[in-house]
Amino acid sequence: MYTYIQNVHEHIGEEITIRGWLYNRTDKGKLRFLLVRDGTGTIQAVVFKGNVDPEVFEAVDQTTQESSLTVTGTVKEDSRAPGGYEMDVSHCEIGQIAGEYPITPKDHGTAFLMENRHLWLRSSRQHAILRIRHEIIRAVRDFYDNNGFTLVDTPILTPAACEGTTTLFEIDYFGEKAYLSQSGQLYNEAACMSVGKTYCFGPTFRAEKSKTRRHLMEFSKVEPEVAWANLDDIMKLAEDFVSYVVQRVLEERKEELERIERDTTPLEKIEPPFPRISYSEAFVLLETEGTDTPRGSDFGAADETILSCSFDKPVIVHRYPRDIKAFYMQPDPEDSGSALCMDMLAPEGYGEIIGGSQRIHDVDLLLERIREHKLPVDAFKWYLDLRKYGTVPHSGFGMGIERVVSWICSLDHVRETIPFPRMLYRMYP
RNA sequence: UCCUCAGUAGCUCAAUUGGCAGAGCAUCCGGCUGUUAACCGGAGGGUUGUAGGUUCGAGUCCUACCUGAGGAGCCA
Repeated sequence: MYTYIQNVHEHIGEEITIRGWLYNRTDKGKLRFLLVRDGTGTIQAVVFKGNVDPEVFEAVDQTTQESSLTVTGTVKEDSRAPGGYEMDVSHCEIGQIAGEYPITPKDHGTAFLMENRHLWLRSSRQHAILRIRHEIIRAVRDFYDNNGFTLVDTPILTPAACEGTTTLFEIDYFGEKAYLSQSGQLYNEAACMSVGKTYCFGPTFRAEKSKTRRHLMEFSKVEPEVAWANLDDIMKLAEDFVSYVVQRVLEERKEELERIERDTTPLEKIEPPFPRISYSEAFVLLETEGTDTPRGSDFGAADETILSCSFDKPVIVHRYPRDIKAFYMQPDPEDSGSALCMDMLAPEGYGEIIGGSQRIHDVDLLLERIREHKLPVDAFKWYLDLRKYGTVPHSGFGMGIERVVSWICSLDHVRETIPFPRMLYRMYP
């Protein structure tokens, strides 16, 4: 019988056996302090020379960082042990003595850690981030599953661009050009006409040569799409959704947030309603801060940071100029120069996490926009069909998981939010 | 794609004006019964990113290239 480290507190006074890896070891005379991790936690195992067979003590002496081992001993509470519990070791079996491990408990540079990402994942901080990421993904699924949404998967291999603007990864599809999906939205629109409320959740690809703390070539996106919903409806959905996700992480991953030293007080404020400002109102604010960005163009990175830091909750910016937005966005009936769209900017300077809109439901207007953007009408035949057969207003948005993880964990860079980041100039490991 | 900065031991970094290539950690050996990134003593470990140039002499100055980091634009 083996015990997981997370359960040792249920076995005080009992002899248990754990299996894991040596995280760190310190020696003191006839004592060996083994810090052992097993994926569920870490515990200090104390080996006293007089308590074990001489050959066992000698074997323990040979262990290096990340050596695999099976440790048997009695659990006791001890204030001197990290975590409050430790094991008095009676026996220890070595699985493998690890070779010289590259990642030591000392400082390392970013390039070195990325080169060793497959090993870096074992570090306490990276382990905590992986667990928080998982909780965020679980919360995302639970939110939609519990609110009447049907998961409808959208394809990763696609024949055409969803938004003509961004760069796509092109691949050979039996002699035809295909692209890795940059959004499931168009397919979501088809799905929501079947199930009413749908969402897709999966990897998304962008071949943009972006080299910033907020960009990856491959990232996870969750995209809900709701039939009959207007812009206001999805702004409400977005704030309920983001609040739910944040509160779930606060409840379920307290220990991990503590381990990465995340100050949770800003997160505790994340509940509806969120501030909502129009693009024009946002510009009034930016101009008082002295922005150089001309009205009518999209916000620059500095502008986004200003807006993001101006509120202690995520801020929703809506009704951007039509010209800088995608072809499928419904024009504002009160101002045809604006689109019924919205972006949500996370606080603390993290910036855009959500982008969404009400979609054009009139077939003639949509056709006009496709032509205006010089997109191939043939490729959008099926998309136009959605407006021919019982069209209804509908809206949706997309949320980038990595940016949310980055914000909730208060990270410097999205590369730590995903196990194996695909970045400009780095696809190893 | 553009701008800025950086490449010295396995890792993190020193090296004065251009003048003997150095430390901590890691590794190996020895010591210690309460360590928390332990400590103490000892040892091994180098084509200073690559190619060329200036100089009596280059880690240091110049040129090109390579690699990486930070940022911009674009976006989630």
